[in-house]
Amino acid sequence: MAAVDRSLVANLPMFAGLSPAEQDELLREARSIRYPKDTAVFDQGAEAARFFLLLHGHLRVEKTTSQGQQSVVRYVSAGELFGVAQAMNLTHYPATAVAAVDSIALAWPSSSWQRLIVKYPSLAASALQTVGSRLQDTQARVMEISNEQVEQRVAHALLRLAKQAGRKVDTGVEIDFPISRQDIAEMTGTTLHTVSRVLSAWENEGLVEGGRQRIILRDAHRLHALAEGEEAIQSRKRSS
Amino acid sequence: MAAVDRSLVANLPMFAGLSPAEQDELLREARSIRYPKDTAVFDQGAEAARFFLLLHGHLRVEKTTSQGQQSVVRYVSAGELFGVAQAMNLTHYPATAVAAVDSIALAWPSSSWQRLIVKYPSLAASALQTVGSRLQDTQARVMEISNEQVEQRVAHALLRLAKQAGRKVDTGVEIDFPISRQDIAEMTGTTLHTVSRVLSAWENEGLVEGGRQRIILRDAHRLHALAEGEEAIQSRKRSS
DNA sequence: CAGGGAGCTTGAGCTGGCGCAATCTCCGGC
DNA sequence: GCCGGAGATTGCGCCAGCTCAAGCTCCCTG
Repeated sequence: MAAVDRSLVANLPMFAGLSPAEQDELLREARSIRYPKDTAVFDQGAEAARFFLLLHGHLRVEKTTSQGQQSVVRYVSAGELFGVAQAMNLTHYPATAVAAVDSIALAWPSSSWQRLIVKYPSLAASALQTVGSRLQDTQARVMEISNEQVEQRVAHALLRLAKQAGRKVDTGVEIDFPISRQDIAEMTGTTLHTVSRVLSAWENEGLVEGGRQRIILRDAHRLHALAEGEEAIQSRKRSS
Repeated sequence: MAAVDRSLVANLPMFAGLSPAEQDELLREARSIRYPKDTAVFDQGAEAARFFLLLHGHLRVEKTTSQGQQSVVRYVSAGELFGVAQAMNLTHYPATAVAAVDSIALAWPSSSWQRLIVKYPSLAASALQTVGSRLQDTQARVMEISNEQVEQRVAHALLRLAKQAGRKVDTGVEIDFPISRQDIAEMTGTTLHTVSRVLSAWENEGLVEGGRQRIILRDAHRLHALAEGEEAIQSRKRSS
């Protein structure tokens, strides 16, 4: 239960409205926990005993249906609140969160939630915004999956990932954590095979550059055009 | 600006934690507005000037992409909070809300939101829960659209509608507002044509009973089986 | 440094459901 | 009571993307 230094979190929106003393007090109630790559922070269906703030790393949040089909709901990056099931009156986590890389999170007991939001109203506001923007994202995904072709959806997904967790490298922007074709398929509602084909094609055109669980966007601009449906698609069709 | 009687709203969860005097005060700040069928309560992209509580009727919430594709995001029933864009820090409404039948809503100015949640914390909790359960629903929809066949998705959609706005009639449960095949298509990420075919087939099997903008579920149990993928599908295939 | 396995690629064939188009039916307005 | 139009139905052809299947490559482990 390492003590957490205020400087790690002071400039997160969640802590913005609070005095240093208040920040310290909030942090005193939290535990800092390390999650090695591929370990679960919590499991779908488990009792929602805690809520979290990711300090470092990246998590993959996935959901499995009763029939066993899995989808990647989203990725969590450092600074984000997550596992706030309790705030929405859920007693159990609706999804599983797995560390995509070695990660560190602050954990508060869910039972403190009620008390904390009364004492620190900015916490409620933060949660509302977190959940709100997550809702926006999810609705955007519904529209994408219903209305767009696979290529566009994959392009959108990559651009979103790059925005959220992109790291500049010499040939473009690399997604800053290991992500498999399977993961992308589960984000876009398609299959591993189709994603692989799409990325191969893009690689030939110099749009992206890939590898085992690695993706680098080389031409975000053209990808964006693709995502919006401005069919630069023709070129490839002819070249085949 | 009709005065609103407390009795209309007193047993909604949103008002549950408040004293009658507080309820009255909250209501004093609201206007009650009538929306005839097919009129918009607010439009996607418009400035989020107010937030609402639906007192009576049903609204269809729809979203249009920049490319002009439309989806039905959800239906709002009486008692629900909606248009709380401001609470999630959006300055503009992300979707359009249209009265599916003649409806009545309470409207508060968005500018009051901050003040009101400080004064009535249960309002924030309510909003958080509203948004939270909406997020759950939307995520469930993503999983359905990605993993299920059209038939299952339509079955799920009908069952959800019936649960939310079902009215018992002698032959089964009728959805309590006009809803077209097109609307269902836009909820399930498919086309008018496919929905029509599915419903026709089901009608022949006695599962549902339809009409112009009307749907009655005659056999919710078998529909549920269908939705869960327990293929009673075979029977129809053979009989064709 | 060899062996195994996870992740990826690629081919071939099939099909669910979409696009298009024609027709029908019912409701509301005049 | 008739007409117009929105909503619904249905047939047909097609293709994007899925399924099934095989093989490859790189990384990690021992």
